[in-house]
Amino acid sequence: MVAVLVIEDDDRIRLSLTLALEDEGYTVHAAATAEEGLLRQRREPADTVLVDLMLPGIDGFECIRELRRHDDVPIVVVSARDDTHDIVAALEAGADDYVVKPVATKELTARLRALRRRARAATAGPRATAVGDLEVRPQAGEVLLRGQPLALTRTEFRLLCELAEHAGQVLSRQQLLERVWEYDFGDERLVDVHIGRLRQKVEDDPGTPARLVTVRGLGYKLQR
Amino acid sequence: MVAVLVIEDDDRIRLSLTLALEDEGYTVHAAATAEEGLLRQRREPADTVLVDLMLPGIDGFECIRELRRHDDVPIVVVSARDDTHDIVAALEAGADDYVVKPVATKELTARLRALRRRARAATAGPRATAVGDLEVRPQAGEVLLRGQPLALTRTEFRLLCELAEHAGQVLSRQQLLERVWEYDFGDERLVDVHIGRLRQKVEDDPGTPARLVTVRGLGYKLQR
DNA sequence: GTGGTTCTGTCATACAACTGTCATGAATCC
DNA sequence: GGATTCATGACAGTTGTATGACAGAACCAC
Repeated sequence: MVAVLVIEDDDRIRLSLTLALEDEGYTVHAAATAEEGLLRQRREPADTVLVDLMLPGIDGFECIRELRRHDDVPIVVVSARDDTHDIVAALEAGADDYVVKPVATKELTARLRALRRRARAATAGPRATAVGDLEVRPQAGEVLLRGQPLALTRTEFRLLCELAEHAGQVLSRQQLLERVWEYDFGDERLVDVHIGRLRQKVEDDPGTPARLVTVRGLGYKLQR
Repeated sequence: MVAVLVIEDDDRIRLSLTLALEDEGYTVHAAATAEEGLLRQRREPADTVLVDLMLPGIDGFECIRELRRHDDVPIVVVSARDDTHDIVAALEAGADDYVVKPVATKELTARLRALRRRARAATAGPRATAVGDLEVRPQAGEVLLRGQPLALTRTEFRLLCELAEHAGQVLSRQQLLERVWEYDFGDERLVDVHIGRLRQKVEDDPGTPARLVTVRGLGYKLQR
């Protein structure tokens, strides 16, 4: 089920967009203001956002920037203004597409599909990942090994989440430093140490790692 | 350096697009027909493709489908026709965006940037290549031979990735030195040595190489 | 606050693996 | 047959990784 958040202050347009999208099989979250939309998106994230530019209070541009601070969700601007300046500004703010009202429902949904097709590979959100008998649940803040919860420290947990999110892919020490520690620089040995500690808890035989494997010269990966 | 392939049969429009994009710092590959564009893209892939719909011979829709058979490159349709039916058909065929001529250069480049921003997150690096029963997975940092992982050193791995990325093409020792070692000069024999080591691991009979073949006087290639 | 506990980052060390150079011999070309 | 071009084994220096110890920081309960 695909959910779309529609942020549009004009009641009639919001309703007609909602009906049209529901007709096409989408679940629609509707919001009349940016504030409402942002709140809604935080509580119950939709897969795509449609946003008008002229909104009371926080305007569309600001709304897009605010969404983009934490969210990589596809954003389509639906605006009455057909002006290069607005289009460029909206795209620069972080929108993915810009269509001019009135827009044919068929075109809109085709654009949504194209965008989702492109975005899908990237939407590696913090979902639960299971790798063998190791289960990582980022939202729950817990890791289960053969169903038993593991006592991990915060750093170990974040490190494991990062590796789990990209299970099967090598992550360099540099990438891990940036994503887990938010260091732009720093001693890469630090990563080794924490991997070592993680192995003590995660591996059956920490001496010969089977899950948290080293790829010499490249980094570490969580074996699928 | 970002390269854009422009496929457009109208000389004037093609020229003006080319100039406008070059002004913005893009490298432009221009083609007047779909056939020419497809060939060009296969030989020298651009990062984004702009394509017209009405082309002599293979039309734009078919061109998009053909591109999509092997390539995940972002595609933007630039067409004179502002018709829902065409827009939907082009997006369904695999295009990522559709703009109507005449389009402001600023808008076009803003759309290109937005699309590349989105596409980059997804591709995040080179894709896996399979050549016969040898599978090279750059992101996983691993190489499988008949499904079994091979223990390669970093240099061997990078060398094989480079050869796999251009499977079937001869790469000179000089090219390999530049791309794998990032040397501008250096002893070309070094490449020989590492090819030799790689053969020990990759070839069934290292004495008579079947995959990593020498092209005397030119270099090496990975046999398709 | 205080005292105890846990966590974090730095360092030193030991070990294993990799790299580049060279010398030698084989294959190929003309 | 002589000259290139390539293959391969050995070797020493370099680099990459694992790990234990330790001191300061953060956290907790009281």
